[in-house]
Amino acid sequence: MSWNDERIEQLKKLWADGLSASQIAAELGGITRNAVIGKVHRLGLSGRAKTATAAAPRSRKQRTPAPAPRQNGFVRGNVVLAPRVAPEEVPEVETELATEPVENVVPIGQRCSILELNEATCRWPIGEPGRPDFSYCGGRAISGLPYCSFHARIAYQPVADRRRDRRVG
DNA sequence: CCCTGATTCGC
DNA sequence: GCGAATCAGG
Repeated sequence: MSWNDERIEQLKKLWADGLSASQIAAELGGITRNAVIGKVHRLGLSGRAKTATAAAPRSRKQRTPAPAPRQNGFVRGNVVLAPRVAPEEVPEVETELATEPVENVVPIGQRCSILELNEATCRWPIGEPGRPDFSYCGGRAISGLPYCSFHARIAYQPVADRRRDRRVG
């Protein structure tokens, strides 16, 4: 391919229209974008004010929609990293306890700091992180769960209710 | 890594 | 004059 008058006119027009060198090369065919750029320079056309690509940005790739967040089996309120446990596996606790304000249930002497937590201690946070009196429950955790029976009950209560309601209705 | 234009330099 | 290779930048 060579630069005859017709192709040069096309080049001038397309360049003036703001097409990129590679786009023009594709339009004219049989030529590379380097050839286009070189010709543009030789013609003294370089230094466009604005490129069409700058004015009209190329289409973005469409994002694959994010998967909907899972809701079943996770925790309401204070959250620690906890396994999703079927509500049937959460042992029952006395209902009187569940009606009391959470903060009053855990004896002060039982509570512990983050450094004292281990597999066997309940990791339910009590209070406001950053406050000097912030602590964890420190009770005896159910095997395989990060909570004692009381806090496990609280943690998984919403799901248990939901499942139970569905069975009834 | 995709793209852009700019520059160089052997042909 | 031509354009591949390369550079610099978004």
